Amino acid sequence: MWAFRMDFLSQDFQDAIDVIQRQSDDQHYETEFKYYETLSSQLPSVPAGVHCYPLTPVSDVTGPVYNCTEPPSWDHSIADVSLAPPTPTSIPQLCSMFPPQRSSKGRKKLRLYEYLHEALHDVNMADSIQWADRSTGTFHFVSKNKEKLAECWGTRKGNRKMMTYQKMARALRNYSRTGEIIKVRRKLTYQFNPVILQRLNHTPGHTPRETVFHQYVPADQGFYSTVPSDWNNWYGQFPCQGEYDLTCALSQSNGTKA
DNA sequence: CCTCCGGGGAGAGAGA
DNA sequence: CTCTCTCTCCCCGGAG
Repeated sequence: MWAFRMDFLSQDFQDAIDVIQRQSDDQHYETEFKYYETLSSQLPSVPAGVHCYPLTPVSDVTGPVYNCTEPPSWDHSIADVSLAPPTPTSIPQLCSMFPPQRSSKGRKKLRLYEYLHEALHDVNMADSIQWADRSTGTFHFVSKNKEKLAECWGTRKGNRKMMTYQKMARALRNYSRTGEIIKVRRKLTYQFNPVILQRLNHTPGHTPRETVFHQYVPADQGFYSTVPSDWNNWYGQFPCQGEYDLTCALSQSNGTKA
């Protein structure tokens, strides 16, 4: 099934990309192109209807528009970079606010990045995780209390063993592969995919897999930094170098599992 | 040497 | 049952 879809998408994306690349001097288009390019190379499972998701300029992301019908109740009034002294709250207390997730039909499992996004809006977690730059979706863990956040995550998931930052960070590194969150070359700092961030801001708890296309750039640049001018260099960031294509993506996502 | 942090292989568990 | 996805566990290496 994937092979068929991959062939189909591969050609379509390549054609579209060629056209866009030739016609566009505009940086907006260039950025959008990169999203599609990355989408085609990293997310073979993206359905053909993906073009229905235009890339909204990042500058449009002015802040969360929450429509949260369930806990947690975020404090929307907190500053973007919450450096206020945290309210002392015990881990059991915190975790009791978010009962262990139960898997049930029609209810998607909580993803780690969703949890982190929640935590970033939770005043009780301000001593564990904070926005570094909310406008760019960059956040960082507080070294001293990052374990608290990890423990709470583990409790929320209902893990038997205690979650640690190390293990949580491993999960975060997996996101680098899919582009949902990338590691910023700064201590304990990560960055949300702008698309993911926008989705989280508008529909907390629901992020369709197919919307996850991103501009993968070196970790020290992040999603929003200057767009590389040299396409070959940009391509070169991928593990398969200049030959990173759909076949490569397939082999990366499937090859290791055979 | 020690701690902290980041990286990755392998496998578990849940869901389709 | 099989397969995929998303972690989870564990180990290793580099930096300071």
